[in-house]
Amino acid sequence: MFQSYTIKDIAKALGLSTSTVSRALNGSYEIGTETKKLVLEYAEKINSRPNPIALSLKDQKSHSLGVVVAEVANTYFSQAINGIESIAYNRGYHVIITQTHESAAREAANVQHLLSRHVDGLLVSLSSEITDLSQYKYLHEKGFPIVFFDRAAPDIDTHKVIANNYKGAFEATELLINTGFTKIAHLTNSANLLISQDRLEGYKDALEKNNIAYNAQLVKHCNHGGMVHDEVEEAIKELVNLGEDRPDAIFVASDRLTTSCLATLKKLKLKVPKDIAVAGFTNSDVAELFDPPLTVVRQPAFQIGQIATEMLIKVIESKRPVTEFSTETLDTILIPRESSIKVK
Amino acid sequence: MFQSYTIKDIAKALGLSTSTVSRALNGSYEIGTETKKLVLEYAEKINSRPNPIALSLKDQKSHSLGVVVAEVANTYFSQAINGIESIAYNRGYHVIITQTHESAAREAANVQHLLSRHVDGLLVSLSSEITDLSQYKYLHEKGFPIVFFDRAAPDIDTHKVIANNYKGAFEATELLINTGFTKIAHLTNSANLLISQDRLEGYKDALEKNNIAYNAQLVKHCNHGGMVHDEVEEAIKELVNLGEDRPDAIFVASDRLTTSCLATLKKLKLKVPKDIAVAGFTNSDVAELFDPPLTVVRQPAFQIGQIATEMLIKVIESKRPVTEFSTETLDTILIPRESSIKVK
DNA sequence: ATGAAAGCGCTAACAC
DNA sequence: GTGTTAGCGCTTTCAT
Repeated sequence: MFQSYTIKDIAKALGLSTSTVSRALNGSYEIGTETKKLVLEYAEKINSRPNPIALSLKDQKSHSLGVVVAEVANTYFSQAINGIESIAYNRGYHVIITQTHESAAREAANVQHLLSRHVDGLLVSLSSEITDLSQYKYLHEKGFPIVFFDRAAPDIDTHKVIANNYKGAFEATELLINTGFTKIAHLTNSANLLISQDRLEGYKDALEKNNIAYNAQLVKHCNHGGMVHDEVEEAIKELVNLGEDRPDAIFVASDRLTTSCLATLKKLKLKVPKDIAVAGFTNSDVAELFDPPLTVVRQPAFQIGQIATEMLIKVIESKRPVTEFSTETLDTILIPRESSIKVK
Repeated sequence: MFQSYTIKDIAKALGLSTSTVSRALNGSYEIGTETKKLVLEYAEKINSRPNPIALSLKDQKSHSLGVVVAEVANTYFSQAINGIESIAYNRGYHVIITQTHESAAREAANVQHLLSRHVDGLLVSLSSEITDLSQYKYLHEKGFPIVFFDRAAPDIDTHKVIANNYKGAFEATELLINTGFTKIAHLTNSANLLISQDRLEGYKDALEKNNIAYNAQLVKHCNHGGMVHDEVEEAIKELVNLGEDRPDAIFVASDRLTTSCLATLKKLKLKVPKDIAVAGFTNSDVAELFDPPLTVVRQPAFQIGQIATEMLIKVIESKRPVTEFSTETLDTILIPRESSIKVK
């Protein structure tokens, strides 16, 4: 069962040469029907499977995909990985997952590690800390297949799969405005990230459309995306101490940050939505159970993972070098709940 | 950078044979200091890395570990995977993750898939549906390295890493009893699973110790571990319709089931803990934010993943066949919160 | 229609 | 101390 047979075994058993067996197994037309049937049946009987390692060595493809994410234990990424696995598995690829924990140094090391493992391509969601994209640029220029998902590199022209962050942010902000909030803070991830920039734009434009002046004091960046608790607490304290500019609502723009924000508000004994309303990006599937139930912007993480993987495999298996790249943008889902209602 | 050099390239460049280069790279003592230095420096300069695929083919080790879990997008498993990755990465192994979605058929297919990929060993957490363990038995008897974590196979004598489920359940149940609840229901996963049996035992013994009669009507099994919502709703409806036996508290014994249970209670407009108190196993890191904050039994998932991986690699790398196996049991952490307080 | 042999990158037994 | 060679499992020219 686990000690698999080789074509040599089959050849010997059947009195054939290994090449004949190989060809028969691969359905080559130049093998006699008799022989082919014989080989196929015997192979089936002993349940032989080609050794993927030998195949890899032969055709210089590892049939593995490298994945770079911030954290596996994050609702968004675990769902995306689920999508990645589902496609990869069916296409005969396996997936090597690495975590950056939002560190640029680890990210660089992970990419190196994946390359040394001879992955056929890379699925990357940038760490919040990264600024130097030369590693990716170099690889991409050399024709190495890379697909970015979620957190994409702005100035590398390759395939990308992202949520419509601008729209998601716009809608969430406008929901808060339409509910009657006027001083809306924006708590977001590192400004390095394109997703942060897009979400900030959506936020700004929603304000502008509704004739609310943009106030830079109300925008706070947490460069560790909610992983460092003090950073979040600091930001929120600054916000609530703004005196007459004190926000009546917060729009949070990152998964982990959203839950960290809630935890911090709770710690500071600020009631949501009475003292301050909250709406935020998160893919948590228990947001409904929160106190209060949380208004969320949800990303189609599973599909994003699937599409990114399909794109990557397509590039990998392309006969000729790929030079045309596209960006798939998927809509987010806004789910209004009590955390963003107006309490009189 | 990604187009790596081979020892042949080095040999040619330096006017040496491939074997000399190979030996130099591996620090063989029978190579002249001069030559060794020369090779090492050159290899460093061109940043050459041994091709892991060729190594795998050579010594019949893939340096990959197969993982079988129910779902990646589950707080417990994503944390465990995090632990698995952290060890595997440092030990030069990579990890292939497969998901059963609690299906026995998928589980069997996944194991086959992993074997055909020539993984060096298996890290398995059984699906709730599985009953036939012959596949694992066969492999284990053949000497194939398998370590079970969390959901272990009762009658296979191999390494296992589990939480102290009995104690965790006992403590949670006793917490409810000490708080003043007397009719405590138990909502649990498939009875197939050893973890379910252990948790049931802990529950029963806590009742017994406190002179509360065991009532079988109060125990409900959800065979899909909370993945199938109707199953949970059905069970809860039956519980609350028990008339005078209607429970005043529920102890839930599975991660997904705990959150499903809360969602169902909410849907049925039952207030926690007023109408019914709740305590449950879960590794969610946002249980504190729930309405009400949830009393949980938390498992050291990260460490469980780490220990299981260390054990597995040890077996894989053992010179002689391993015949002595151990079971590591880690304590759970009980975190009392408002969902289990008594409201008058 | 089938077989012999080379080669993918690496290691190790065997020369010298 | 260093080179030659075979072999891990497979595919693929090149013969026949």
